[in-house]
Amino acid sequence: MPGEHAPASMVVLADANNFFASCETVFHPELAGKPVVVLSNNDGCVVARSNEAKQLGIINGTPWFMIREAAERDHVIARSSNYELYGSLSRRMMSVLSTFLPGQEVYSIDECFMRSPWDGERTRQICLAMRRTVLQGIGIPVSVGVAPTKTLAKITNHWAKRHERSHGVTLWHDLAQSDGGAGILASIPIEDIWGVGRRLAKRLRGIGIRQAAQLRDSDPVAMRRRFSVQLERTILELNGFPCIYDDDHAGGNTRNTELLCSRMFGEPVQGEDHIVQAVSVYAQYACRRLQRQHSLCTTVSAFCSSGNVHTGIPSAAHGSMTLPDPSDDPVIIAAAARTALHGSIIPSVRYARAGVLLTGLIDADAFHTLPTLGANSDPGLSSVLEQVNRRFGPMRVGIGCAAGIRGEGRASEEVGARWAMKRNMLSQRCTTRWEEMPVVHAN
DNA sequence: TCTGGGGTCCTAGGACCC
DNA sequence: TCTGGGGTCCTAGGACCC
Repeated sequence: MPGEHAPASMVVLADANNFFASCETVFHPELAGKPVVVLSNNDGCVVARSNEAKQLGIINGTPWFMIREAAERDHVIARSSNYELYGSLSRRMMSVLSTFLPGQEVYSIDECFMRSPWDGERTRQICLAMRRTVLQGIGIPVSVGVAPTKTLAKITNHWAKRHERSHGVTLWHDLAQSDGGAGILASIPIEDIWGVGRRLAKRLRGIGIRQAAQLRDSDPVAMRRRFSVQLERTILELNGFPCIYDDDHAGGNTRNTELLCSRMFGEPVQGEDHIVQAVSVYAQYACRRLQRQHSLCTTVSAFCSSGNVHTGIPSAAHGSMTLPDPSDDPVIIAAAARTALHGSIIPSVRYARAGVLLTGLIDADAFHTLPTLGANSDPGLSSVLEQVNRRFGPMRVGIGCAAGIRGEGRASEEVGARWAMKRNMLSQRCTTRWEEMPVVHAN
């Protein structure tokens, strides 16, 4: 496989700055220059911050309730996470980026790898133009790192974000000779390396490896034996030998191998009825994603658990069902999820979250059966659901919604059940909902 | 009172087979 | 008392990522 990749080309990593916070600013320019934080579902904890919020010392992952008072004193603006908006802006951004360089591999909602077949200077000019275009056309600032390997591109990108003079674009070549020739790796702690998490960093420090340069200079074979094959790859990548590949980025559309839909409840709930409702709804969300990627699943798992240890004895229930035939039918899959949990829910427990996991995913085209031998649901019901959802929007009707869980909220696709998520500071979904489109006034 | 959600890859160990 | 060698497949759990 390595042979298939052109060795001469450089890895280009484009990564949006403070992506969620930047998205909130696109349609609310008055937020620019102000401290903005974006909160996780249920407005639980901070998941993104503008530069100004970072300067106030707000750390990612901090529970909102713990810093709320201080943040409000500092005039921090908080938003519930609006994934519909972020997803939409992400698709636009990726689309623009892909017109500048080949080999795009969308790595996450806010970053993608690309390849440049050009030399350093030409690559730099292309990346500067790419950055300007995205900023002007989408309104999102991105930083770009260019390096021989993905691991080094991550480091280079990180540097570009922090140093104004780079104008958002940095080449590994520029950094390799810094610090009097020792290179920038001598000043980077190991936990800042892509692929080295907290646990591994602790173990590495235990054997005296503290900086990236020390890891780069360690023996990859010995480290593989002692730790893992991933760490060996990281070491090789730090030395400039690419060995982390994306297997199937052809078309940029990779398929998931499993799909999970899980949520914390807005408030803990008790009793099988509520859990079954939630699990039915999550199963339908998961099915939409399954159908979108044109897959069928073979196994359906469902789980629920009580949350906070302080509010009761921790308790969890889970179960799974193998389907008689691979399916993407919400009727079948929601029923399987309910069956998987049936009997294991304890009536006295207050559950805080639940979820549905679809595994054993296969390509829908790879599975054929005669219509009469297919899965034993009423085909009419599924197709009616599909047609209604297509015409009137997702989740207007659905399974498990009969028990009065359609709420009053503005969001048509959200259920109004007691257990539904809290998102009290949600911005408008300007790019995906007609009724939430921004209005511009000209004087 | 209140701490997210959705993934991937790798490894070890068990079941099973010849 | 002694108890092969090698392989595959599956699953659970750890670790990491954004």
